[in-house]
This record gives sequence, C-alpha cells and structure tokens, in this order.
Amino acid sequence: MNVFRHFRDEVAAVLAALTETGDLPAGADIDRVTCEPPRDASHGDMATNAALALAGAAGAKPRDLAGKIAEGLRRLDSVAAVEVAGPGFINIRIADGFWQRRVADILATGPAYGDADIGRGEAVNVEFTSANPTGPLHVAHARGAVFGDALAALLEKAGYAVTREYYINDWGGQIDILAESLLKRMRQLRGEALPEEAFEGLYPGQDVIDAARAALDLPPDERPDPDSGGEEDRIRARDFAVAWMMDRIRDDLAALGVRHDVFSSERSLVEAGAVDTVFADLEARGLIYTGVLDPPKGKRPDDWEERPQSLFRATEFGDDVDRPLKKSNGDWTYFATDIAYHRDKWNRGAGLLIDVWGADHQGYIPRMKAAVEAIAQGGATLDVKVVQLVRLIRDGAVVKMSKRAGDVVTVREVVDEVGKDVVRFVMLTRRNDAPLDFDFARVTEQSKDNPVFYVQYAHARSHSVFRQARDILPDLDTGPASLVNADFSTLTNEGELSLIKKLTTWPRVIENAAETHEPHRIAFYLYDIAADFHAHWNRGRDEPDLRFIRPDEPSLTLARLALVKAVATVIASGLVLFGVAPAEEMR
RNA sequence: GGCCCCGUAGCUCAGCAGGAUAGAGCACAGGAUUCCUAAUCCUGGUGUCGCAGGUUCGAGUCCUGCCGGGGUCGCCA
Repeated sequence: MNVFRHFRDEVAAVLAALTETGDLPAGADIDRVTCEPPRDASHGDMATNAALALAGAAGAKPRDLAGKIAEGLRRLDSVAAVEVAGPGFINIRIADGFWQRRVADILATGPAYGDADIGRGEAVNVEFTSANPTGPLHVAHARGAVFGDALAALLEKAGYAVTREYYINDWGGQIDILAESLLKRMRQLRGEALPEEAFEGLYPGQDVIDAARAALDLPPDERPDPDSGGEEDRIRARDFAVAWMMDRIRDDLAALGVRHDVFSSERSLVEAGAVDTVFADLEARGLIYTGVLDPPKGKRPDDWEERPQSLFRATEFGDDVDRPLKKSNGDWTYFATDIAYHRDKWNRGAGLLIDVWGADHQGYIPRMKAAVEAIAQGGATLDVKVVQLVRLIRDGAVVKMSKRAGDVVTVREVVDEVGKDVVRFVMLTRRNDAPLDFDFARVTEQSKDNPVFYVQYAHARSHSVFRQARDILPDLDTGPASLVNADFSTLTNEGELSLIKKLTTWPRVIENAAETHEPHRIAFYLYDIAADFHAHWNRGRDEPDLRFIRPDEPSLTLARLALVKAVATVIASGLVLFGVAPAEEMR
C-alpha cells in the first residue's frame, strides 16, 4: 500500500461528499490536490493542500473550506487528529493502529513491497554503456553502466517493460583505424621491425596487441593476412577486433554485474539499409535539404571550407542549427546512423527511449531529441541522462588519467580492488549530472562515515538481531508466518513508529525516483533508513526496555522482530535494485 | 559568439516534479561511554539558496536577463 495514495483517495472521497452538499462546484479539478508528508514532522503525518487548491473554484476562503474538509477527515478510523494550519493546509495525524498494521503489510508483501504500476507495462528502452569497441571499459564507462542498469531495474519495479540495450559503434572511421592497428600489430608480433612512429594515429593500447596475438592464433582460413592489403583481410581484421573487444567488454560488464538484453550493431543497421530508409523518409517529408552551414561562431576552424551538404531540419524541432547527415567523403555522419538507430528502437515498440550518455555528449542532445520528434511524430519520448565524470582519489590525490596507453584505470582493476558492490553503490550516491569523487580509502572504510558500509551494516545488523534472538529465545518461532501474526499494537514507542513511517514511504520513493529517472534517490533513502535503524538500536543502550529482544516478553519481542524484518526487507530490496548483494554479516 | 549542465552551511552534497521556520554527513564545540545487541553515542550553532527582475495565495524549485565554473560547437563516435 502506498499510504500517500491511500490518504489522497480519502481526501478525494471527502471532496466528493462536499460536492454533493454543494460546498464544492461539480467538476472541480482536483488534479492539483496532493497528499504529502509535511517537511516538519511536528505538523503531523500527512498534509493536504486541497483547500488551497480548490478555494478559488469554490469561491470560499481557503481556511473555511479547509475546516469543512477537516471535518470529513476526522470521521475516518485511521485518522487520529486533523487541524487546519497556516494559509489553509490540513494536517492529518494518523492513528497508531494504522501504522502498526503496515508492518504486517510489508512482511506479507516481501521483496515486492514498493512495486509500483506507474509504468502500466509500457515498453521502455534504456540504452547505456555503449562504449566503443576499441578498448576495455574504463572507470568513466562504469558510472554510465551502473547508472543505466540501476535505472532499468528501478523502472521495472515501477511497472515498465524494460529493454536494456547496448549500441555497438562498430562502423565508421574509428573501426577502420582499429582494424589497421590490429594488422600492423600482427606484423610486429611476427617479428617485423616497426618503429613506434609507425603506430602514430593508431590505437596504442596493450589490448590491441593482445588482440593481435589472438588473431595470429586463428586457423589459417579465418586469419586476416596483414600483408595482403586486400579488402577481405581488412574486413576479417575489423570483425575479429570488434568481436574480441566486445568479448572483453562483456566480461567487464559481467564483473560489474551489469547485463544488457540487446546488443545492437551500428554496422548491421547501415548494411541493412536502415539509414537509407530513414533518409528517404525524412527527405520525402521535406525535412532534408542541401545547404551550406555557417562556421561555428567564435571558433572558426582553420581548415573551414564552405560546401553544400545534406542537412536535417533540426531547427524545426527546437535545435539551433540544421545538422549534417553526410560527411564530405559521402559516408553517413554519426548523427545519420543514430537517427536510424533510434527509429529502430522505436519500431521495436518502445514509446519511451532513455539514452545514458557521457557529459561530453551534452551538446548532442537537442539534435537527437529533434530527430526522435521527427521520426516518431510525437509517438516517442527521448530522455537523455548525462553522467558526469568520475575522479578517482587515492591517498588524498586525484589519480591522473590520460588517453595514453596504460594510463587509464579500467573497470576491471577497480572492481578487483574494492568489489562490485562498493563500485555500484558509490556510483549511485550522487546525482548523475553531478561530478563524483571515488575515494579508494573512504569507500572501503569500515565506519559510519562510509555510506556503503553504513547501509550494508544496517542490513547485517538486522540479521544479527535474529541470530541473537534464536540464541536467547530458542523457543520463539521467528519464521515468516509467525512474524506476520505478531501483536503489532505493542509497537508504541516513538522510535518504532517513526521507523514504520519511514518504511511506508518506500513505495513513494520508488515512484518518484522512477518518474524522474533518478536512481540516486534510492541511495539517499537507504542511507536515511539505515540511520534511523541504527539510531533506534542505539536507544537500547541507554534504555534496555527499548531493545528488540526482551527475554521475558516473547510477544513484544516478536512484534519488534517483525519490525526489524521489515527494515531488512526494504533495505534489501533497495540494494537488490542497485545490484548490490545485501550482506548478512560484516567481516 | 551559440547551446547544454552546474552554483544551497567552512567542506561534500540532498531538497521528495511550487508548499509552512531550507536539510544530512563531514568538520568544529561540549558532554557521555564499569552497563550493552556488532564497527561508539547524545547535544549544539551556522545560510543575502550566485545576482536582479518576473509569474502567484506561496519560488531553492518555474520564466527572463546577468555573473561565475565546466562541457560542447560540419567532415570524431
């Protein structure tokens, strides 16, 4: 149960009754009526703006209308007190019994607690990672990978039908260079004396050398011949290199616990004529013309030459300038193939397209949105999530990385050092569009200053309580069926009740995070719950009466264990959403 | 020069799709910790929400302009 929806429905019912009595005009728009937790807990458990939102339509003063609504709400069993405050807010205090019953709710629902249906089964395509197959994944990719994976999981929990997709940029100049790099390294490995200058402009990484070594081991009928200079051998080299790199990338993704349902190849799209098709379509609709672009202002390239080219009328869909679709050599631009790709995703049924991009692609967003608008004609929405840079901090200093060979930190290295759970959680503790510092010392520290540890520890601690309970009260049945039937009316302590209240916001957190496409909200919520749980645990130090386990009061203990179980359930389901294994013990 | 993102406490950051007196952690200060369930705990202050207008019952949140930081700007992907 989403308690906020529940009480909004209750408010709506009261409003309907007031419409009957003529206090509200028929057909008043109640869309703006909300039911939310007040910022200040002293105002109560729930606040509604109904009177403020409807006073105008009712022709009444907000506070007068609020009084009438409050009267209706007071009749509800679940409501303990209602008061009108400020300009016309209605503060609702909910009966303890209502909160206590929520514990049973959570336990009965289990890991599915918090599942929402705002997606209504709508198909969503989340495209993320999509690193070029020219080298291994490095840390910059990890953030996008983890973010996309968590967003996808979040949308699934919120009721969307999600496809996780990786776009392989296996076509274009970069890939030709990769093929050339491979062939030349093969020659070098075979003993040919090639100076380092011979690799100028090629991919310098060790991984290309490894790939070249693997290529030399291929059976003769599959092995590209580095000396022939022929087209067939270049294609072999290219296809082998891409496949080899993608295998490594898949391994890296697996190490991170990230999975994709679909790997789409740019080359396949081009070779299947998808770009020609979309070009013809747009051209037929008058959205493509041949024109000359002005050079970028303030930064005129030296080699700028004006020339006519095929342009997409992006300006008709909100972009600043029209965008080229063909390079001077006649090849498609990246933008052209990307239009075809987005149309392909849309054609496969996704009405909502989400792309996760690195910060350096921000300027590309308006044109892609324009393109999606043009091809789907309102039938699809594109949301681009930009992930900002990650800075690695070691020994208090930023780890310098350059594109030079061997000077990038790979995903694999970081995962091997701190574990995938730490990497994943930390990557999600910041808004995606804010830069993130990843401090090796801090993220592995076993103290409350480390959010990863703090949240994991809360979960582990809840299991520890159960282990203790079995020791101290071996006769107490702490199985699921027993817990769900505990006498929850004994949970009257303020700390217990506020913990329950926090737990009941979980469905709302899911909905909000899913609607805004912001998984980091889950991380902050989990931290919050962990803090409340630790705080309540600590109260038991000074006041033994508040401890979860009361050896002489098995019934009370059972109810409290049920609450602990509910906390564990919610934390675990949040961690699982993040792809982080909930720890049952800290070592 | 155009466009995009960011600007909230000394620091790092939240701020729940416009709500009431703007929050958390760190740092800082004071106190507790023979007891106990596991990695200490409690208490406390701090803000021209970059600046200036606008929209409205109400703006950190939406709009416009400006300032500052970052990114990006045909033939890279």
